Amino acid sequence: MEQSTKDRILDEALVLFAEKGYKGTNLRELAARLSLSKSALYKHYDSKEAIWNALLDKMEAYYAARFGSMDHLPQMPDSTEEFFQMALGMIRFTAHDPQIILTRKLLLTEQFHDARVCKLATKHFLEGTARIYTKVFESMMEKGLLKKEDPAMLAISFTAPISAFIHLCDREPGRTTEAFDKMETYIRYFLTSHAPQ
Amino acid sequence: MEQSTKDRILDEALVLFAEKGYKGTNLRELAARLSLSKSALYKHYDSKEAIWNALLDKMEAYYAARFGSMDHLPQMPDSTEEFFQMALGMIRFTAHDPQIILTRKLLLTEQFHDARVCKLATKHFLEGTARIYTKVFESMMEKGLLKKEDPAMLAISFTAPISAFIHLCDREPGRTTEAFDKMETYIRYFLTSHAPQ
DNA sequence: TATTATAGTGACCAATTGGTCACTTGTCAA
DNA sequence: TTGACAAGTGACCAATTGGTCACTATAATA
Repeated sequence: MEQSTKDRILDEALVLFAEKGYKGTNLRELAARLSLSKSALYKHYDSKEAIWNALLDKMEAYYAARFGSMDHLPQMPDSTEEFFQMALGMIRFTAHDPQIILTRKLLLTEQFHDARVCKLATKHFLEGTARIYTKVFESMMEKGLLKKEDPAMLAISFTAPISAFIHLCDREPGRTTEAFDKMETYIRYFLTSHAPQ
Repeated sequence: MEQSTKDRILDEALVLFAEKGYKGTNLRELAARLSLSKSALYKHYDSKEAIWNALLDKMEAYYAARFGSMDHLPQMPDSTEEFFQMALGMIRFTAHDPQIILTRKLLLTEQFHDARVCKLATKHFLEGTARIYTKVFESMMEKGLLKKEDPAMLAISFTAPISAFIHLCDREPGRTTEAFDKMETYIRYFLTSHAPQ
């Protein structure tokens, strides 16, 4: 089915807001990219700020769906190798998906200028992924794949370095393969380092 | 001695650029904060961009001095407790110093809009601190305070979570004590988790 | 067919903003 | 004393930008 103009505006707004920031985005360019006149935008949204807010609504809905329930947990791995593949797969997706890349950029660059972005940033960068991996590690400890420790602590200590390398990919795409090399060795290191005994 | 107007401009520019971004900063407000007329700014810098570039020059010089040589290494700790105190002290300073807070904000929010900021961000958030802790952990391994592992890997795995919590302090200052609680328990966890045998 | 709502256009407006310029002031040296 | 230079001022300019408005076109409906 066709995508409504209202949705197309939001999609293109994400691109511009992420690349140029809220202040740096101007409605003439947004309209031009959609082959619309600027005044047409106002048929769908009342103001620049209204577009911004609608975009944040959409993002909040996304995170509520993704982190709000326990439905989106990955399959619990039965071996360290399975964990390795699963984690790497999730990382690859998150690091390469254009929409998610833009979302990260927007959250990073606007986190100090907007209270809602601030909240979303904490959810995305700190609490969201950590919660998922807490569950995964709990399960792996029960299965004897990991030494028994505080799973939440372990999740942060796994998640944060990965996150730092993904930020590197966002910032300097030319260093993506280097970053992935390091992430792979990091995951291997992590698994042996926290292996039982 | 008195601070020159040229330097005062740069100091206040850091505040505005960090809080409002490059695009969001206007020269009238910058001038007003310095009790100057806008045209007076042009007696010291040729343009808004020139102020921006001078600020980046200063920051680059700072990082070159701080991370370029091995002079600024902390004292190598002789016990895990000493490490704990040293690390916590460095973190406290870095998390509370107003200038450094502003610098972090500027690096985060402008990293995708300026190539020089991009390079500085990688240096600040990834390579700089990791290099310092690599040296520290090397020394601690030799002294038998830590299990022998790849010190660079260990540095990233120590540094990244701390960094994530400092970002939380920047973003939501109201959660600073909560963040420090978590950092303290994280450092303790880290030390026991990587203790020899 | 006439009507009405929706989507879209282009001209226009007012505020903001980076930048320029002629002019003043104060200090220091010849 | 005077001339020169650095520092500062306020008025002004032009470009950008968010927003409005009268108008058109099209499609569905009463």
